[in-house]
Amino acid sequence: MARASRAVASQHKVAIEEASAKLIRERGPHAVSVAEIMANAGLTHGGFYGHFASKDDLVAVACRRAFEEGDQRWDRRIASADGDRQAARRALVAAYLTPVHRDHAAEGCAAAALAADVAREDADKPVRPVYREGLSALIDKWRSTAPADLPEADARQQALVEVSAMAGALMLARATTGDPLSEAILDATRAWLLGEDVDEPAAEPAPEPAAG
Amino acid sequence: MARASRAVASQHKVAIEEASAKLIRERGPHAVSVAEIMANAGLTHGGFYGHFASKDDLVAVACRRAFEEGDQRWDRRIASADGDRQAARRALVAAYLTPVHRDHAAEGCAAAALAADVAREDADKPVRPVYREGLSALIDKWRSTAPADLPEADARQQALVEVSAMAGALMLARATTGDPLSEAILDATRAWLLGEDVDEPAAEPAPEPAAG
DNA sequence: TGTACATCAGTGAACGCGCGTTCACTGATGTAC
DNA sequence: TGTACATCAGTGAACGCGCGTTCACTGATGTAC
Repeated sequence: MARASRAVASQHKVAIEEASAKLIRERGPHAVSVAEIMANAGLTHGGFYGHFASKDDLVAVACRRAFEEGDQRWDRRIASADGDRQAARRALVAAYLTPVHRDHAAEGCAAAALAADVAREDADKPVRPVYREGLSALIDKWRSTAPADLPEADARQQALVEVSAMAGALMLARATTGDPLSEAILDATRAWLLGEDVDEPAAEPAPEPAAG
Repeated sequence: MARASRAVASQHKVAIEEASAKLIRERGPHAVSVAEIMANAGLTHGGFYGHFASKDDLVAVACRRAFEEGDQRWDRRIASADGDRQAARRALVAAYLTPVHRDHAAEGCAAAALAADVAREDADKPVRPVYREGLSALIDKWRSTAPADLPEADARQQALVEVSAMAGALMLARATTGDPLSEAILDATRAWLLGEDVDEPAAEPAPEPAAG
């Protein structure tokens, strides 16, 4: 493959972004090499710099893509609830706080998967503003599922706490996978968000296999 | 320094553990080299393997030490409350959910600092059980500050949710440092835990400079 | 539509670098007498 | 307590390896006529 057409080259760029959006969520930006990302996109590593200025540049683009994937998944779940905000919240939480989501970070929530990596990046790295915008949009979307009669300020505070609890529970559950504590964290946080007792079964399975 | 006495060698081992307990919380185990840890302990890198079998081995020991540091800090704050559980909770939260703690991960909560790193370690790495035990002890300690009349099962569920929210808020705040969203996350979660309005000033400053 | 040629997407070897780990060596420490 | 010597904590060079990035090259694509 000496030269690809512009259309094909553009597909290649998308494939690189998609591969890295998955890989960096699963293993972290620094544990994934440019060569590995390119191989996952079906290419060799040398062509990378024809598409991106640097690895840092790609990481920022991949982070944006990861947030957008999650945003669209949430949109679909909310749309399925057909205007019922409580049902939308139940569907989102049921998908978010599960072992499936815990075990598949590559397809999961970018805010939880990348928080520690972004926190350790220098302030001038391009991924930082991308993460901030993605998290901000996620919080706004979650807030939109709060009861309509809740005062705006209260809804905002509540959304910040609930998103912290959801992402925190997922991250702690991931760090304790294999121990009953992991499921206990997910179950307790889900029950709290939905106002259930912990012993009750979870809501109906999510319509999509990938969680988050 | 060709050979140190046994007493000095033992001090060196402690220095290596202390340096790594700080460095891995701040930057993550994989972003800190053995040479850097040894330099921080005042030694050269070659002597490392006289003290530890491998870097993975040290990371596990350093994780345990990081959790123990936090546990002792919590014990001191709880003791200062002199039996008043609500006052103990207020002191712990006031120290945990602050920009100071957010900006000094090296001296902060191990559960929040290392969650993502531990989550990505293989199941057979020695750091995993150490993290699980540390987090479990932290949750139990937090539970011990719940109102005495709360049923045991409720207190357990509540502790899981509250620790998830605290650690989650800290991690999300770290990823958004430099943006007002970061402080908003800390403030909202602190207000929720303490039953305050967000606009109220935080509780009195913590007696110790290092947070968590 | 055909032809001639410039463009450039992708390849794979190579770069300098830092990593975890090993090892021959040094010389003060610890011990046997 | 003194002496002789074995031990071993720490040093620093070296190992193989994988990293991000560069670059000369290839040959199909895109374009000018």
